[in-house]
Amino acid sequence: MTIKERYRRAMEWFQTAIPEAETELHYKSPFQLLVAVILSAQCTDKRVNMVTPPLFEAYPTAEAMSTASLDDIYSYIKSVSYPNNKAKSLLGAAKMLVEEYNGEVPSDIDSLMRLPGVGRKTANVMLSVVWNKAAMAVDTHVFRVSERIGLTTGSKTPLQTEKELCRYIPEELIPRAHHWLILHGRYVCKARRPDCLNCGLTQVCRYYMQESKKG
DNA sequence: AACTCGGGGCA
DNA sequence: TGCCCAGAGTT
Repeated sequence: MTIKERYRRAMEWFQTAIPEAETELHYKSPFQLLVAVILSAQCTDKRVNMVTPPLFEAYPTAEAMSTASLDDIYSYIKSVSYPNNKAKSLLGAAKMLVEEYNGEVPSDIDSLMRLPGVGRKTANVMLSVVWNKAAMAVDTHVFRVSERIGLTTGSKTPLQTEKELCRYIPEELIPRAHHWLILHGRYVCKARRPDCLNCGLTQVCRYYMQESKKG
């Protein structure tokens, strides 16, 4: 099966199979999404969802957060923060937003990646979710699913995966494909014990083929 | 590009 | 208990 055929089948699935589920789309502002995504790194969504309501009540905007003290921010996110780093990232990002971007979240990748706590993945999430741009944020879900169903072939780094996916997926479908890959990876094509019975892509899936052989 | 970081989830 | 995780930051 050619790579284009694999993509064609995946695209068909993308159109029909978005599951009903909580997504990053449930955010009140770009700033609050940014904070949530920064906190999400190395941490489960559940725990992030525990701390964000009180955090956003205290600091609903970049401006509000930028004037807070490190300790105050830290007190809100203790349970999802490693010693010292995330409160610093949040405060630093809030300050940079206020000082350099008029309190708004910028919409280009270079500006986003200058923010503390924001790497390539987080920056691409913002571009994709907030501005619907043709950005592919490669996290482990996207990486794993793409490898299994053959959209990538042995990509070694997230950046290589990102480039390969963007090469074959039509620009206007990239935000949807991104959304789909993440949800599919989270709820169906899980790292351990994936729900292959609920997946429409078993015909193109290397993982499924392997498991089938095992019996 | 490879390494570090470090609490949580899971076997 | 020990292994792996998921990203950002560092070298």
